Amino acid sequence: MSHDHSPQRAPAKSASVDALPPVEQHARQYATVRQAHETELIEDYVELIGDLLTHRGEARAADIAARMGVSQATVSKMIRRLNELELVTSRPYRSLFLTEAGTAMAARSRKRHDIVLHFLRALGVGDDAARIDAEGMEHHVSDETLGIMQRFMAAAPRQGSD
Amino acid sequence: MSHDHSPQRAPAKSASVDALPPVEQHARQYATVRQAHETELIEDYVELIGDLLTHRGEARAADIAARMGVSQATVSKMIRRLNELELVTSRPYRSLFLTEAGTAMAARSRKRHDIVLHFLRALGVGDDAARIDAEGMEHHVSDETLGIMQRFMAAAPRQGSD
DNA sequence: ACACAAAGTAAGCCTTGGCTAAGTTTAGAG
DNA sequence: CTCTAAACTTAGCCAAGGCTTACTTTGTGT
Repeated sequence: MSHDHSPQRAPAKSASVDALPPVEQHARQYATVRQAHETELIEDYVELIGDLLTHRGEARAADIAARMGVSQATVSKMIRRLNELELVTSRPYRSLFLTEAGTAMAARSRKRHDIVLHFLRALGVGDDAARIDAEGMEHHVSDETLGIMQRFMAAAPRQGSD
Repeated sequence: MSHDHSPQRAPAKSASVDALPPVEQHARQYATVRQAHETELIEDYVELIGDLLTHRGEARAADIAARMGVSQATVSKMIRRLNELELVTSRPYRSLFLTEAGTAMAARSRKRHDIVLHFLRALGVGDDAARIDAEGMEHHVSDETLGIMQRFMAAAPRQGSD
């Protein structure tokens, strides 16, 4: 807001950001980001597990490790956490399954991810960059923005689906 | 990646997301995100310090703590890190200054941040959401996407502002 | 001039999410 | 049936980024 049309404005280029936000608002912004960080990794794991179940029929720790690019030990530890959070069920040395909560989280993440990825591609971003950006961005996009992205794609004519 | 002629392909509806990416590519995506995470906080601090210097004339730990929404002790520890990274210079109990490298990083971050924020607003995202989303997204947007956002804004008529 | 509040620092604790190294279980080849 | 490789787990290490509590420094008000 406050887009003012004064004839001569100092640096003129970027009107909206040249003042610092009020302290509490600023702090809330960072707090929101910090909070997102805490759930990010969890969501990534759950989403990946869901994808593996869908596309491979099972989710094994070795696959997760390979796809996440981390050691099996790291995955093993993470699975324990996911278990405690009741997002997956697992028996030792067996592949995993998502709980109901896990399934819901996977679906939610998958959807956000897809919207962001498709949006970037609709915008004209190349495949590689779009994938990487989507992976990083998906946890930081509000529902409001997500909705706008969807509307944008509905309106957008092109982006040729290859 | 535009077209894949492998013999068996899942239903071609929304072609881009229904198959898992190759393992190495997938791993690289996550690695990129992990990497971004490591620098994110650093960039946020440096950007904020730059903003405080610009808008307040000085950057004191107490202000940083208030704006980041963390304790002074946390800021103090962080400043030590920034010092080690030669991004800021500081004398005990005095306010800080950015080194050349710090100044450059602040400018880069500020610019990314502004582009993302303005882009979101141009898309029609409300101010509060746009600020929060921009704060989270800025570290995960590739140069390619950033360029496209700029072009988009140059082409787009201003949406809901004023 | 000095006391005292505000600002800053230091020490020590916790949790996360990586890692390696070493041990256990599973499953498949011979 | 046995042996071995791959899959998995466990233990223990590390760094980062929070926190609190306790201390020091700075600078201001009377």
